Amino acid sequence: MGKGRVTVIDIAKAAGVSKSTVSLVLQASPLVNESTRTKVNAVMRELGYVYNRGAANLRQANARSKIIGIVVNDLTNSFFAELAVGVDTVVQSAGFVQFLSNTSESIDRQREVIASMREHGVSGLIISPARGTEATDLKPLVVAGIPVVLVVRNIPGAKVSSLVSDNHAGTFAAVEHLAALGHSRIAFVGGFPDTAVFDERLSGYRDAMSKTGTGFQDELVVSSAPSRAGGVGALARAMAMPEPPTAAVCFNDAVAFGVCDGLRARRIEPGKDFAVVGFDDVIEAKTTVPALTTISVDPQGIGQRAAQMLLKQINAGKPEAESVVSSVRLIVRESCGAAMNKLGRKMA
Amino acid sequence: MGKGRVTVIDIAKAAGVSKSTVSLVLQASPLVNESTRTKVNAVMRELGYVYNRGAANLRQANARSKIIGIVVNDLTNSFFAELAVGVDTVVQSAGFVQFLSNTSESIDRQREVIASMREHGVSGLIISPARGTEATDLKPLVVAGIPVVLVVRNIPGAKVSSLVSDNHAGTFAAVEHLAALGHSRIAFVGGFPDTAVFDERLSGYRDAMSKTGTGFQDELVVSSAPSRAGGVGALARAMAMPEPPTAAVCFNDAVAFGVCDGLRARRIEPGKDFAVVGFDDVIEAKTTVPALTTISVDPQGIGQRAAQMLLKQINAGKPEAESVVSSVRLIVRESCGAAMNKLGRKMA
DNA sequence: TGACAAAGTTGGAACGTTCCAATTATTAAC
DNA sequence: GTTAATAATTGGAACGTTCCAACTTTGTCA
Repeated sequence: MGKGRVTVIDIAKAAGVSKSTVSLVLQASPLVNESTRTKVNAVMRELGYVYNRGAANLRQANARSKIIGIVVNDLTNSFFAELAVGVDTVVQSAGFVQFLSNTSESIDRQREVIASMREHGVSGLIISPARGTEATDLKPLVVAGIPVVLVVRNIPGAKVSSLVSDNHAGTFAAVEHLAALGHSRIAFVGGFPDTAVFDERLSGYRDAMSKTGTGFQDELVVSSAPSRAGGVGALARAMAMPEPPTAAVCFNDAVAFGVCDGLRARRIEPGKDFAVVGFDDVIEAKTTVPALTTISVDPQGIGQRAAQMLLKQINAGKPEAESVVSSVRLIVRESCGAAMNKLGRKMA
Repeated sequence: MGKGRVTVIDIAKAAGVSKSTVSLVLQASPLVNESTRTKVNAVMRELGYVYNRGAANLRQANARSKIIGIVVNDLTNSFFAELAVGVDTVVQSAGFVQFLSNTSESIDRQREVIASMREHGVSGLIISPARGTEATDLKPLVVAGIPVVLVVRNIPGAKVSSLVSDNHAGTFAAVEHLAALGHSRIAFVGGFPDTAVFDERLSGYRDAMSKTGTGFQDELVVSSAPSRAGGVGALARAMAMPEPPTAAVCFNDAVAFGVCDGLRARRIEPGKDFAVVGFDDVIEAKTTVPALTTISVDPQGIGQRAAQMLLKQINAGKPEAESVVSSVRLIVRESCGAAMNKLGRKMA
């Protein structure tokens, strides 16, 4: 047994029909007689047949394989893991299989990964681009007519669909909320300054600071790596200021957790002596102590919507690029001190 | 332009050579003249040629595609995300590309995903099986001669390689450490009772409890979902006992974080009034406050070793199954109170 | 009975690549 | 100047599938 692989012809011989008929069975064609179908299926099970999608794809030059590629820039960030899960759910139920790769923010790695995916004939790509990705990097994909949906980070000039969250509105709402609670020295903490997401979130912060009358001050923005460790470091610099802030709007939840860690290490209780607001609403945000006030972007939901956008393009044939910004909302929990205020204890 | 895709024949025509020569160039064969090679390469770039691996695979019946599949049971758990990153690093540098899918603990989904991967001709599979996976589920893979490495959870009777961490030794060490710090009411918290991993960790706990003379008591093991939320719930039940524990060995870090959350919600300070030990050593463990004492299993390292085992099998041709249990070590940080003890403050 | 349609089935060509054996061009050796 | 060896190139067959047009069988209707 098992010298070469079992092919459609082996099945045909064993079932006493032609390979064409077997092929029709594989495609669940209504043309084939019910009794033939069951017999062929039985033989396939018996011989342990595995469909060779490569060969099939070769023949149907038009229809691409049933693979959706998803490329993320940092899988260890649970935001992306959840996004991937969201994509997976809709993609699987549409009969596709997901092909996830991680670039770790490396442009070279990203190029390799995308090339590999093209070689394997992906039907479409969902990409959260690595830092520094440019429109020209995506050019080959659009000329090849491969549908692409960018998520999280948009790339100006790339003629592909994108789905980003409303970063400006998010930080704007965060600042407004903190100002309403009585804070005026509100820092913007964390994130790498050379990314579009950073710019958008910072501008929301800046606009709100100006509007609420407290004014925007450059020294109150302290950047760092967008990670927990980065948050710890950034907080240290913020607290070293002559007049330290009493509240922080953080680049993302990871940074916010780091800020809380740093505060506690200084015997300052987040949510009581200092207000912290995150961005993303990862799962841990609601179970941690104190529960994190944050901007909800629903990573799974984003993944699902991105997948839907992509499938729509794939089915439409002609990839019509659309840009959607997904709205966002402030989830008030404990880390901003709002709960305390209700009890009459004024903070800051 | 660009009706059909660019093939090796188009390149051959444009470069004035035969398709065979182009094929040799693609495989970097030393047979082809240097000047021919550069010319062909130039034409390929110019026409935007993409290699069709499907077609290639079809011809080389022996050599499988350069895909490694990785199947995890819960991508939202950062342990698995990190494991995947570890696999990715070694797999990519060997010229393979990774194909990750998430089963969300569903056996059906797992079957679909594995079938899809076979259809796409994966060279090998790294699987962290869903709960309830049986040896027969893996049977088709081994008869087809596809190398498989099981990680995290082993499956008795499956004739495939496995790489699991030394769960028994881990919890044993944790209990010994806590006993040395003076604890005697030590609970085992979290995890689903019907998994092999749970049994192993529990038996390490049980053996150590017996050995240290405090004895094993059934009521001190309180199970739950292996998540942060599960930890919160389990702690609540533990503290409701007539004689509540003073320390907890947790099923994994996620549960341990939940336990810390629950303690703080009760105004009990983890690492001071109550000792907590986790299992896994995820990245957050060292930056959180208090830093988590835990059993280090180095998820990225496991991923890398698993990938190496798999590549070895793929290159060897004949898949020789090997079982390795990866050793594990106790990382003492703050949440167990050991640091406090050094300062003379006795806990519990 | 013959004509026609409907339901099933079928062989061969095609997809884009690699492998093989065969061919041609070039160089080396006598 | 012929032969042998080497270097470089080549056409055709094969991989496992799907599509197409053609075919057979069975049933229906005038």
